[in-house]
Amino acid sequence: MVKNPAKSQLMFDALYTYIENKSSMKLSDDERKLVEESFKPKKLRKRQYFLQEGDVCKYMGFVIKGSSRMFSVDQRGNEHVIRLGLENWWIGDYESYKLLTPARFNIEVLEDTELLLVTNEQMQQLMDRIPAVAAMVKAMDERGAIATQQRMHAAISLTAEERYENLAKTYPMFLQRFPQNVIASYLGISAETLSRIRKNAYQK
Amino acid sequence: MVKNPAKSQLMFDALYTYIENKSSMKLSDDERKLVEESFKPKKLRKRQYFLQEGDVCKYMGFVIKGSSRMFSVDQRGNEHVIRLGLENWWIGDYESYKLLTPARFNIEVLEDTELLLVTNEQMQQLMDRIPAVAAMVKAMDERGAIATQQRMHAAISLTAEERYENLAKTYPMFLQRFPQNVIASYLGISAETLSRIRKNAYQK
DNA sequence: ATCTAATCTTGACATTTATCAAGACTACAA
DNA sequence: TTGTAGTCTTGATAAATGTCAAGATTAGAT
Repeated sequence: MVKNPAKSQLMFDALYTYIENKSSMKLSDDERKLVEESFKPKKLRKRQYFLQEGDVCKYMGFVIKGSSRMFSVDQRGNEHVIRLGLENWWIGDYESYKLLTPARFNIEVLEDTELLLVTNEQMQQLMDRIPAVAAMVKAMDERGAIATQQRMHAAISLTAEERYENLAKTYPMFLQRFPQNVIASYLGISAETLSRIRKNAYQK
Repeated sequence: MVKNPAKSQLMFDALYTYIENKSSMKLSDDERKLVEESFKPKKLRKRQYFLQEGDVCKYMGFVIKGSSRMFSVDQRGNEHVIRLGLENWWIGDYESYKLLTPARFNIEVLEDTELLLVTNEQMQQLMDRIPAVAAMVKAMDERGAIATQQRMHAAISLTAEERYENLAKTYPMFLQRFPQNVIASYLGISAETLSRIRKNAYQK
């Protein structure tokens, strides 16, 4: 199934490194093998969808390369970006993945993207069998909880301009990698308002 | 130290029930004893602070009885409610608790409140020794991640009126237990705007 | 029961942000 | 290189929400 074993190996190396870093533990060769057997490589071309609203999100994807946005579409047809994804991040609708409910969100990749996919059951097995994976998931959950609390705080407490400055400080790479209309949606403002905020900031 | 053993026992019963429900596991008598030795009962009177900005949040508190709000104060002196707490919820600044950094938030109880306190280290030990506690924490983390994603979505995607209706559906008890100015702050709007939204909704 | 402080409502007005429309700029495919 | 679609900027205007101030209502304390 894997067309290019050499390249695929590089993809897994990125995942091993990630697990070892997040867990502060080493993976044995056997454990690496287990991981490799559980994750499925997947490529998506620019503009393709990783997930469509209404489908069940069967997989979480570990991003080897590429960028993506998770968004909802409201009644008026406006899109709202909930999350952005880059290399070494996970993408997926967590609620749908965990509960196997229809996803509320769409996930579209914005550049050609390489992923490693894993189901919830596979992940549970890996956590049971590999301490480093269990530790990684725990560390991720903690970081995730902290990050969302911070973002919640920003969303409620800050003005649009402050939210932009906050983003520029916290995730400067976002401004490099994502077009402005996507950033605007992530901040919960219109593209025009962001354009004006940037103009103001520049003049200061 | 405990002034009223009989009453204190009732407090722990609430916690045991909570752990058993969340984990879908039973606690043995020995395990209950371990839990009881780790948690410290605490009472706060209306308006007292559980945590003040700048202090380290040494404890997470499991709420037996009472209500609380976690909020930040911005440069202009405006308060922003990040989280609300009721019976059978946990309160605390998770970031400060985990990383032992100064808290960004204040937590004030709005009614006379009874809590059970636990430090991060104690919690880690309990998780290591009691499978039900480990399972409870995992279940809580998952629920928490899902709930925050939903709230994030609401904050970014919905209008003020839609956010209020969403809250009324999701947490109707909030509207019973918290004054409107607190609810308004939780929704990220002014008390006046919430008052007008309610007037509108009533007229429909 | 009365007083006081807190909460809630309402109106007038200010500010922020969205919306719509047009044109400028950019990137990429043919 | 040119054309085309996507992106970004700018202006005019509309809509949503905030701010301030005053009065009404409610809850608690004495």
